[in-house]
Amino acid sequence: MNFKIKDVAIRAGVSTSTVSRALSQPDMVSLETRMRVLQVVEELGFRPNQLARSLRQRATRTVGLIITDILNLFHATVAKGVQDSAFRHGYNLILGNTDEDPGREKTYLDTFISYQLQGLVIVPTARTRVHLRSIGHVPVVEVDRTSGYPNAHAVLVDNIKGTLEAIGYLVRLGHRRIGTIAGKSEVTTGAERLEGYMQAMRDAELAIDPRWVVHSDHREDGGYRAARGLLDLPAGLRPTALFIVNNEAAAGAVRATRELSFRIPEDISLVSFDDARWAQLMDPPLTVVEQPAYEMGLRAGEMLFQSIETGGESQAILRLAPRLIVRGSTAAPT
Amino acid sequence: MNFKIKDVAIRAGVSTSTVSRALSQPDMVSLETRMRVLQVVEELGFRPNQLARSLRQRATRTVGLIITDILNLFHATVAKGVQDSAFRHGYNLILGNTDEDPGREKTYLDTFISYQLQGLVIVPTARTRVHLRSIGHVPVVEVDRTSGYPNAHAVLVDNIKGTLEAIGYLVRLGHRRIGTIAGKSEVTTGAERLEGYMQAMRDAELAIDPRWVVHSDHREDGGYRAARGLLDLPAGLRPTALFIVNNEAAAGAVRATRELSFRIPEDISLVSFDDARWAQLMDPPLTVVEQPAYEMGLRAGEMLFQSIETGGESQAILRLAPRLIVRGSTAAPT
DNA sequence: CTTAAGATAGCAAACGATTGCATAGAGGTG
DNA sequence: CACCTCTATGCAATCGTTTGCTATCTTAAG
Repeated sequence: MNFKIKDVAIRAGVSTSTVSRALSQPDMVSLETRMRVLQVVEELGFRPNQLARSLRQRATRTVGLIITDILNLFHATVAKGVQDSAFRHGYNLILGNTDEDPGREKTYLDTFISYQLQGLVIVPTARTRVHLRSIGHVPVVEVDRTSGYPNAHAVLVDNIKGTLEAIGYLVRLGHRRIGTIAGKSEVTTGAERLEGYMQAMRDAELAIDPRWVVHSDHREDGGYRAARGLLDLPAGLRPTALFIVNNEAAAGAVRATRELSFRIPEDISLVSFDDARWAQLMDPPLTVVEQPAYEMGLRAGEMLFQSIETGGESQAILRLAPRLIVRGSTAAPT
Repeated sequence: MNFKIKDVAIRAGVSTSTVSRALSQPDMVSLETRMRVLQVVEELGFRPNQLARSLRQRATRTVGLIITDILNLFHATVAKGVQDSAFRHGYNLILGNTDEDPGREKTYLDTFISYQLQGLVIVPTARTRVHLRSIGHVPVVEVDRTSGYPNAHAVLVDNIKGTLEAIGYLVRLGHRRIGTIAGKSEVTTGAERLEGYMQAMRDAELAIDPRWVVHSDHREDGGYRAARGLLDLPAGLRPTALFIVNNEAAAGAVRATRELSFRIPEDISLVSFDDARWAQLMDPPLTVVEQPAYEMGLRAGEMLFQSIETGGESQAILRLAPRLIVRGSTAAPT
């Protein structure tokens, strides 16, 4: 039994306009009637229907969040950041999880806009750029990767810098044969981290054997297969250190390393992007390039709400610095 | 520039009713006009405003999900299950993350119902029972824990059975002094797992030293402090095995164990509820009682949508079986 | 040819709020 | 007392759909 504003109005002996104003524009109503209205509202447990409100006001106070993998701690942390930001600003959050499936992303986008959401935070997939073209004037903030959609704001990490630091560290330890489990080059993080690797090797004047660069996806299985391939190389050719594109692939690589009985770091040094609980608890703990995931989500939210409220115009791109955390999985080659 | 149904109607030379029917009740419209309408819809890129639809139809095709900790893999996995179920049924999902804060839970519930959502999946906190009283007739499915709210359906795990298995296994290994890092007794999982512990000890005719039962929360820090306390007991009194209420607390316990240089499993055996990536990758890998988290989320979703669509009546409670996964962190006491 | 039954399509009233405009009364001023 | 200004309220239109009812037209049956 849901009450409507009319029920309140009748019971308080006023018009619906007055009830509405008593609730959302208190100054326009005399103290006396306001009290009376509020009392009735209280008694009835009246809660205004936001659908009707939103329809009339053309504002839903709802934004969408589309991520690619909610089970990946990095993404979950981003989601938490966005969620906290939304909560603070009094916005609701509709969630979509795409599993990197462009079709699913498209479906989410379509339903989201038909629900009139006012903004969108998205971790793009390969086809996002095309999909976004049809969403109209809704503000968009991309996180982690960019789609190339011209109107989107973005919160990214300086992937090249992070990779340079990681590889630079390996070089300083004395590694010469450094391989990488690269990601998909269609996503910007994959491309940039690979570029960072190339650049770092060039800076260190180290040759790159093409067999050291294995493309995979950003999933555990991809990392596992790539690592198997790399570790199967003959001893004299095999890299002594591996730079891995993200935490999931790294988990796969660790699994492969264990299965083939390679010791970390004696037989092979490992560095990956993204920190994770398991990376800290595994033995030895993993050296990683940590991304400020929570802050990225939070900043993405702030950007979005600012953009919604000021009708923000110019495209803003924020690049945060990642941080190399040295742990036990890296050592000088033997 | 968003088009309305009227724009389509004019351009197709029909009434808005016809457009509406052409889109959602094709049989009621002649083939010819339907084609014409669809063509105009296509040309204009018209997308019906779901707000208006929902208002008129009194159905939003949106449900809410409230979880306590999105960073906890168990909850993230549940969320993914619910999300997949929602996607399949064509429902949207609004997300709330409470961090176990009842106030925040209350806020989410209030806004969710004012947005007229049609159902709710929730991992309850200590005050959920009270909060749910004011939500009216909206179907609710509780996951993982129960609040005691009489109308809620629930998808739970058989905590007692899981705990009995875990402790039984420890007993068979020869452990006599078994301690537990218990959770909060206000949440049913905490209470049930503690009860399972008590019962298992009784079954094995083992005495319980009150110092072996340490109450904490379900967070990493709580687990850490509890473990410190237990490991600080004098050698002859100290448990040789620990049963830990969940994965987060277990992570804390592992940290404490490492800091105090206890060897696992030689100095102390560890079993916890919940599997996790780190539990598999740590050294030695952790013996756990695995919960079918994804399935729980999925089933919760199915229950909810069934209940929404059939106007479900009777309260259903589903208890899934957990599974003991023996790994390296448990061994006979030395 | 008349009539009944279907098939299509339109009119206008919902859904439940907000809000521009009009009005009534209170209070102030000369 | 006449006039003006303000404040507090109500009326009714509006947001963009859906849908019950009605009207028209076609077709088939008698």
